[in-house]
Amino acid sequence: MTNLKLDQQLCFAVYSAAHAFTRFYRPLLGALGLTYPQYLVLLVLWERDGQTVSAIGEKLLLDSGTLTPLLKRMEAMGLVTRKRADHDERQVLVHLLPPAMAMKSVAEGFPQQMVAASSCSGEEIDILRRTLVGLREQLDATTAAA
Amino acid sequence: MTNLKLDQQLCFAVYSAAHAFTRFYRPLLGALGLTYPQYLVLLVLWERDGQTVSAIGEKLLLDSGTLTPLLKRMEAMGLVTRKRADHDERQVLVHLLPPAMAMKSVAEGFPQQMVAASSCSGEEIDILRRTLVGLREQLDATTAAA
DNA sequence: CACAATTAAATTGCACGCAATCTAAATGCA
DNA sequence: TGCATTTAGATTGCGTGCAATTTAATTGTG
Repeated sequence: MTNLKLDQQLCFAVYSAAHAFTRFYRPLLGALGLTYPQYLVLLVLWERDGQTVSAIGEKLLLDSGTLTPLLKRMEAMGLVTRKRADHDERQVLVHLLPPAMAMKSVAEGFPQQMVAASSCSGEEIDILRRTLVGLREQLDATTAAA
Repeated sequence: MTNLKLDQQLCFAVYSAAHAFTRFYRPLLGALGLTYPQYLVLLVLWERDGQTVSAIGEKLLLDSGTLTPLLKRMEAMGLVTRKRADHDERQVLVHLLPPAMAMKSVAEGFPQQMVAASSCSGEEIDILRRTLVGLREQLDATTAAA
């Protein structure tokens, strides 16, 4: 007797759903030359331009080991600038460049396309989203306590 | 007006929950010397030993580009064997070795620990799991159709 | 039977994630 | 002020994921 069947694992359901999202977004983002994590960075900067690497990392739950090379690639693509803050040279401020700002209007259509593909109502999606955020917080609280 | 706020994105809720799971499992699996994807391979093989690379890949939604090096690492660790099938030399059969079999009894405790950490009832978790599987199937159906 | 088409893995190349470590700047406290 | 501590990013190393290509074995068809 075991409770280890793959199909019964919530962790695998989340893991595979996350990959399904990146598969779904790949053609949409590929048209903009973006990867999914790069898109997440733009979501953060579209809300407020000119944030530090660590501020971006707190929102996305990513560290500098992931963000530094990712932001350098976005800089090389002409999407953002990276410059040291005047008042604190340890910090690096990330600002959007016009091409990245222009992408926002294209991205406006993505959520609606996701809803259509999901065959879920907006309410169902909202409940699911809240449930997942709560689960993540619970798991991280336990992980941090260990 | 925009619907692009990070906190409103279902995709990010799923993405970050998936990372929270790997963070949660890391100390548990680390004691066994396993990564999370390697653990998934064991879940598949514990259900049925001696599967091909593509059979494993179908269940986990991973391709040979991911699985071949992963399985080679597991082979190097003495967890599995990889040998060409007699009846079809294109296929590679993966079999568990005793150390990997012994890990199953340790892993039996993981789901319960996850439930405890999640602060969710078994029923809530089951509903969430089913919802995510359905979402994944809908997304993949749309992605494949494009 | 010959040979094109298909199939299963493996390989290559690139972009994450993240632990561990390093560097440089800012802070705090004697 | 002097110097240890802390903090922000960068770097290194390793293990995924996945697209694209390659290799080798099998299948299908004339």
